[in-house]
Amino acid sequence: MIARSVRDPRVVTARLQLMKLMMVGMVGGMIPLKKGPWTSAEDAILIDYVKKHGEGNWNAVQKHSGLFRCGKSCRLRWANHLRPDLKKGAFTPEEENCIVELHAMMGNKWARMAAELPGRTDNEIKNYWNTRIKRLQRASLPIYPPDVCLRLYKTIQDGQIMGTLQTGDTYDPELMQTDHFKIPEVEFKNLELSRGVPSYSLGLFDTSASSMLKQGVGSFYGNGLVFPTMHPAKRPRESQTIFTGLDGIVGRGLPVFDQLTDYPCGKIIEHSGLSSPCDPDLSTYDQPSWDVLPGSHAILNDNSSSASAPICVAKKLELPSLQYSESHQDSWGTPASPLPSLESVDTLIQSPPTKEMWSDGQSSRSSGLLDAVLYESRNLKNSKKCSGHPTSDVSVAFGEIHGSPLNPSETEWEVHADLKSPSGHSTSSLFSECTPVSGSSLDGRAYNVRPEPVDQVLIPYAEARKAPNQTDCNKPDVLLGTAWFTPSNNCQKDQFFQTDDVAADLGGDQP
DNA sequence: AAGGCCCTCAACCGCACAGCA
DNA sequence: ATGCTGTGCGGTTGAGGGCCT
Repeated sequence: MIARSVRDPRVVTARLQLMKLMMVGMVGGMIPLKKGPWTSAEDAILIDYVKKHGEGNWNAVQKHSGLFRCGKSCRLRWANHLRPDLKKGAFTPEEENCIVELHAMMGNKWARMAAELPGRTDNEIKNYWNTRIKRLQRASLPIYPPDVCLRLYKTIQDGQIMGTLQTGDTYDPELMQTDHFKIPEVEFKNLELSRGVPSYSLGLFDTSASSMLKQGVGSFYGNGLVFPTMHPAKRPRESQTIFTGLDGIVGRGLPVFDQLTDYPCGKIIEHSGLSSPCDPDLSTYDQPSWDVLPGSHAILNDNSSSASAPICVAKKLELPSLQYSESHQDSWGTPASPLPSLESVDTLIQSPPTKEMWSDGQSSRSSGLLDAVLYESRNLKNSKKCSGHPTSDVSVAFGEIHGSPLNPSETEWEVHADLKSPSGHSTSSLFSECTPVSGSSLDGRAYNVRPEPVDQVLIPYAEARKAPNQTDCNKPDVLLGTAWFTPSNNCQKDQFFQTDDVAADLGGDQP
């Protein structure tokens, strides 16, 4: 093997070329490291080296192989292109679904996402995601399909994610409580880690959730941003704890759910007596006259490059490359319509921005939907605890769900307002508005609310997705739901909310 | 046909962490 | 405890190709 590789003409030629380079470079006493695209000869050398010495110790590659590349470059080349187990070619729809969901839960944890997608590299995923973001942003569409929002929230309600926060995370409660931002620490103690959390989530959610909590959730919520992020250049590593100003912004809304109202096809209802869900006090801001759908505070297709400069995103709904049709729109607005593909879901959701979205230089790319949902869940509990009564902010936020096409058959959804909040929406009532108790599911199937089994099987994410005959993984609402994590269960069952659980979690308005 | 624009993707850069001396 | 080295991660950049005008 080794002898053959040494005789490989490509390797020999490359080494000769490198020796020439060395001779030239050594004139000045320094051998400049090569940059730029790799040649096939260099690849051959690197492959040869790895075959002999294995992966790792990349800085030694230069010494031992004569390759004039820095160790990092070698590692990257190997990991992203030369590794034998790499899967080439475009992402499959399933993989794309995976990425969306993973990003919703992890944020920009490309390496972790790559770990869940065998044969794919973090770079690949990152590029894919950024491309996707761009495309959606052009179309003024939100990043995550509404299914993701709701499924994640449900997952949290089930304790599948929140429980991880108490294990191994690095957030510092003291730091967490700075800047008027108080995070209750007791909420997660009763949650079970074994309730169907996918293998990856156990190790991932903690970081995602905590990083969310560390990375400017306040600005996220306060300014209508959907995802807590920081300016890319300023963003700390995970271990760092940074809060942007949170004054007066916590609990103003849950843009994740705001998104649910923002389908061009959806029935946008009046926020009876409500102002902006993200900003109950409109006088606080100099609200621009966005030419958007009423009540639109969708998940922002943010762009890190635009973080520092407010951008007036297209006021018209520009169709992305993957354009949607009327029928697709109907699929969101009409329960009986088949669920759209994830791709079409992406293009279906409009996300007109608000001025505040960019005002603090945050990027929605940087953290996952889960972060937002987790935060909101905690925040809701906290606000309930601290104030002794539900805050109008929360109510307003969830009130946005009211008219969501996710709740296409509005008449079938329980809508009831209580008097516990100025807006007439308690947290529980608001969630019951988006939580079917009985009636039609999103895809028109009948459903019942049932308790979920606790003894769900933990399986690797990738395997879970492959599980045949148990989960229709091509259905976004299934893919993005709890059923996705627990293919041993009936997906139909798992995609349902447990109204009581949700309501209870949101503040215990239920008797 | 030519130029400009946009998109994709490979690669680089800076930072942070872990392990070790 | 401190500094160094290796490695990994995430953000950004730039080359190349395709599309449009």
